[in-house]
Amino acid sequence: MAYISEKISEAELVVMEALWEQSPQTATDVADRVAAARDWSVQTVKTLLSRLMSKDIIAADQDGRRFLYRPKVARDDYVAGESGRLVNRLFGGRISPLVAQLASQDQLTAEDIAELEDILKGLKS
Amino acid sequence: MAYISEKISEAELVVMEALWEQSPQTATDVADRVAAARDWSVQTVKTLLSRLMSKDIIAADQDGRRFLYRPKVARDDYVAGESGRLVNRLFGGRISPLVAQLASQDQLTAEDIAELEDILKGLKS
DNA sequence: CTGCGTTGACTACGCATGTAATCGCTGCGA
DNA sequence: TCGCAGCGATTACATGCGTAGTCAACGCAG
Repeated sequence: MAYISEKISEAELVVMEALWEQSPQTATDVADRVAAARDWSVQTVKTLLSRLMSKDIIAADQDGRRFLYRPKVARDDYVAGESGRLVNRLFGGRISPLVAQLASQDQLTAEDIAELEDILKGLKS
Repeated sequence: MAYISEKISEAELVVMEALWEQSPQTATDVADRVAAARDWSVQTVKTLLSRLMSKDIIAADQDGRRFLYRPKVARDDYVAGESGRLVNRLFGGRISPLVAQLASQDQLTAEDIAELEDILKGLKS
């Protein structure tokens, strides 16, 4: 299940978000979608796509004379990996200090708190 | 209070951990402490120290002919920044999906759950 | 007083990243 | 049929990072 072998860089991640949002897409489609977030040239996006290809994080199927790109890695898997990595790096693998941290910074809304309670309730059963 | 202006790289973070653990320390002290985690030469550690200096993340006080290094940024502040950044990048600023994510990966121990409940209880009052 | 070890400073160098221009191919419109 | 628009591939280049060697200064042992 979905190894994230190579590292996804910041810029590459923007491209991935576009692909996760919708796939498959042609390079130009991706570029258009990415343009909303970042003012990059089409070339830049294509380079990032080809780097993601060599890292084996996305795949492409030929469609006539162009390619349709699609993620090989699910967003959830990536996100899980990154979250786990952060929690390990900064909190010794424990998640409650993270929540405590965010709480002490007033980064938790009332809605967050309610949702967290729901999650916990679900976990205990 | 406590801006993290520049980015701390992976290798630099290892040095920071050593400094947060104990400070102030001389370059050699830091190198020794770091040796536990990474097999680096003293030179490497010194380079990282000097990069952290130029990034204004640590400071040094002269002590005879050597320097005593100390963090200028508290670990908590750094950790808060990174956590916030991750939550923003991957979860649109909402933290409950992060917890849900980790929960679904079975990364939450019973102890974590209990602690989270305590935190939430504290927040509601 | 002289040599040696320790210390910070400077230099190095290959790889990743961010950003993009250019090239060669090919199918479509005139 | 012929040129152009669009495609992927190749190449480029500045910056940052990981890792380390070397240098110049200085203080202590003999």
